[in-house]
Amino acid sequence: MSTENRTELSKGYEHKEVEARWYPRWEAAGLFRGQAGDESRPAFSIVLPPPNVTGSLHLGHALTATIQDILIRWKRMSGFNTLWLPGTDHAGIATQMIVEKELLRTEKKSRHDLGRTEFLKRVWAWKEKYGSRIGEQHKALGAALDWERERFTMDEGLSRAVREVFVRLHEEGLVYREKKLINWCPDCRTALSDLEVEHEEAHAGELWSFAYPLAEGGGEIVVATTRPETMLGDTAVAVHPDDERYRGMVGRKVRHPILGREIPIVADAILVDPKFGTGAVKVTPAHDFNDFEVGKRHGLPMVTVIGFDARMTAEAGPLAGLDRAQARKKVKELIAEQGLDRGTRPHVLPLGRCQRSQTVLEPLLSDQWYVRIEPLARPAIEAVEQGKTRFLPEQWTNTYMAWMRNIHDWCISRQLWWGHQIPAWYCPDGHVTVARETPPACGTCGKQGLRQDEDVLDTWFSSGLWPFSTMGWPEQNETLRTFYPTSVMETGHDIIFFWVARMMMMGIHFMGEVPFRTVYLHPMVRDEKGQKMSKTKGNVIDPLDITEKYGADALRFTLAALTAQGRDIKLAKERIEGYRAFANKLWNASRFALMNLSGFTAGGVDAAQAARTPADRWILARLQRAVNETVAALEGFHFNEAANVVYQFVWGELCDWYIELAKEALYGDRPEEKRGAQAVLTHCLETSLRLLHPLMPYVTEELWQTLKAQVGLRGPEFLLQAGYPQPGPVDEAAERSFGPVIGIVDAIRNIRGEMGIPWKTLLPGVQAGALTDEALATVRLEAARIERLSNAPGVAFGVQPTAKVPKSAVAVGPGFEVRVPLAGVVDMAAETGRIDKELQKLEAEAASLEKRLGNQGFVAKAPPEVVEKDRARVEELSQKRQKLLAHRAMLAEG
RNA sequence: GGGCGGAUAGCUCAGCGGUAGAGCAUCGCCCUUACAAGGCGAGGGUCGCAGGUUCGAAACCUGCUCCGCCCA
Repeated sequence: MSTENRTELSKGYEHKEVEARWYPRWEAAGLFRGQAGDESRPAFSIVLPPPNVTGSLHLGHALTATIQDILIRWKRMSGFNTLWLPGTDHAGIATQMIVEKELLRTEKKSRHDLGRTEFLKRVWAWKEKYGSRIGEQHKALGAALDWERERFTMDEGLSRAVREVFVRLHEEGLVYREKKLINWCPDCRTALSDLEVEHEEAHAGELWSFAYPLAEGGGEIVVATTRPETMLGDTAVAVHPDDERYRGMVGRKVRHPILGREIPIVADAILVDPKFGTGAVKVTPAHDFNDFEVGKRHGLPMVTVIGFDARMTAEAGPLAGLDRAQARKKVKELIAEQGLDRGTRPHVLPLGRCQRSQTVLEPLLSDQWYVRIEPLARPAIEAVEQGKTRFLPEQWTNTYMAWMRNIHDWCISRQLWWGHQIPAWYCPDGHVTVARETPPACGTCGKQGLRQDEDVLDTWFSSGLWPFSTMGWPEQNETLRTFYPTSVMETGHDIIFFWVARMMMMGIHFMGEVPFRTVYLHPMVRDEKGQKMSKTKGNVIDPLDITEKYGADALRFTLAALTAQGRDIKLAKERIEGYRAFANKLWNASRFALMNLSGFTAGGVDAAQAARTPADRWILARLQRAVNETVAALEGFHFNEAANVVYQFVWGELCDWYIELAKEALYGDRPEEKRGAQAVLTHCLETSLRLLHPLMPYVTEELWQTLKAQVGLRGPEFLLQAGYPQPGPVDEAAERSFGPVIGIVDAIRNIRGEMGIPWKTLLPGVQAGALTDEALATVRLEAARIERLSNAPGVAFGVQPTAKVPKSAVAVGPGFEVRVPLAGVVDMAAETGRIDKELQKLEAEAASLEKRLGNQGFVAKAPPEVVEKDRARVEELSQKRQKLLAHRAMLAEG
């Protein structure tokens, strides 16, 4: 390649232009495709947690995508047959609500005005319009997803899986229909599962007391409630069987003051706490979960007084038609009129709200479909106990287990239109037929005129099948054989029950094998004040705003760097700015390299063999160490560590030291050394790009391609196809012997800094010594580089600088010593002051060490190497102290 | 009521038994021809509080105080 053809890199990294360029090329080259049936390589698969199809990505999604992409790219480069499968979720309630709201806004119509068929058409249209946004956002982040396998929970194939699962579970007796008390959201007009209830801990409400008059013989019994309107549905008053106060009352009746009916006084030891309130409790079986159980125990009638619309039913007598709040007021008025009000006091109570609409939920009696969950939970518990699936961070294992062991049947029917309609049909006689396809006649009596259940299934019912339904199940195929079980499930810990637990149960039950080997639960992303991001708070950050401003690589790297296990992430823009600077640093390091590689061809060159100087060998050793540490960090899911290691190596060692050191050879006229530096620099850079690629795919690809084109690197078409750097032994001798070189340069710079000697002022006549022969040899070989980095020409190297140079600053470090003549440069008093400060620090440290060594217990019980280390340090400090004292004395002599 | 996290430099966070770390911010000095999205140097912390274990505790144990989350 001729130098004339070289294209100069721009002065800074411009992410927009680079990012726009690569993704289409990667995708067109089919880089992200998983190879079903490929037995030649181990498989590594992840299914992307499907975001809501109508939503748009928030930072939590960006974190999900980042971590998964890091894993996928790393594994792909490490020789695995990777599959990362994307898709979206139909998100029943959320989506239906959005479209309903839009319908009301634009056409002033409800979904009922349109009818089910027409309404569903609108939802599909909405999905088509906005569904692709999620994909575009993932692409912008650089996510290496296999788009050819993109799935949607309402796709024909996935719907088939849903029906199959429902029917099979029904056949096995694990799906059943029953009239029970459920959590009803009057706003969403649907039943919810226990998980969709948000418990408000301490709602400031009030406790209202009123008296039930005894039906016969006078007297009354006072009860209290936080929900006065439910008294219309009271069918008993309960007291504790051992409560002396009410001993004679059990079995008698009270008269309902509004409805007139007589209701019994029952004794119930479970419900009633005799110490709370009056010790008597009103019982409303149709509107309270505890009371429902009491009702069952005592065979009480269940009177529904509040309807699905949260208005009072006909059973509420004179209050029929009022909504909950109005009824509450009215009940209190009516009771007060009868002189039965016994007062109100403030009371803190728990409250259940709808996760979606925040509406206060109403426990209501209704027919719903359930999954009998215990038989599914047991194997899911065992799988984790047996280590078939492991949780990271480990503490989530307990959370998972606790929930699984105390699991309740899962209410799966929802009174919505958007979702998988339940494959159950009712004949005119009320028989139920559950079938995979629309049955022609009733399975029980053979009658025609079947009507399908109008309800749909909980969205999580279909999401629970995601790891295998997306791969084509119930069909058995190559994709499933190659990629199921998936390798890693990576998601936020907020959906461990909703999703992870259910995938475990469904996967084991239908595939006979856990759906994933490792569950990595990442932290929640919060704003810089630590608050959860939410639309209502208005602190939601769109990841694309960040990628637009700072670049996808900067965002990804930031998220990775902040992802320490078991912590929330507080995202501050300063951090992102810092990592954008890092991308730029990498860019400029490459730019520097390319400007200095003219005539160099990298193809077939072995950097280790080309290396000529201690600096060359040092950076190669440091590179290997960085590779080892990065791979170890990735293996352990320590993404922050991986990010920090690479950052530190690239910026702190490659850029801050090696590039500066290499200038001597690159600008010099020794062909061997020059070629060595070129080879080592190219190798370090190229390896760093591969090492960094999973974290920062765009900038690394751009630089790698440029490097490849201009210096004839051998390699595949794309960086993702190049191998990931391999761990190996580190040349520790090369690392160690280089210490004095860095130490001497640091010492001289430090003296400059502290003495206020400008960089431009040359420091001639510096003496530097190294204590061991090996170190001295290294230091001598690096003489020119030391001089360049400290701007001190003509450094005299010797084992011990013995010549008397009184007017100088001195620095003593581990294995080396430096003297910088200061005559005519600065005031000697400044140096004396500097030495005194140094002595003070040193003496403090020595004192603490000596105190410890003076402790018999320490010497006797601590590991010998620790004691030895301390002794060596004391010796070192003592030598340093003597030298500094001697130096100080010389200064005093003048 | 039960459980889980967290409290470390001004800020955001690593460290989790052997003399306190990073990035950002701060303060000096530098536009040294890869990079001012930069370079060189410096300052800054009784590691929430109180006990205990240990030769040695930011780290392990106990209790407490705040903050956040989950479950009932």
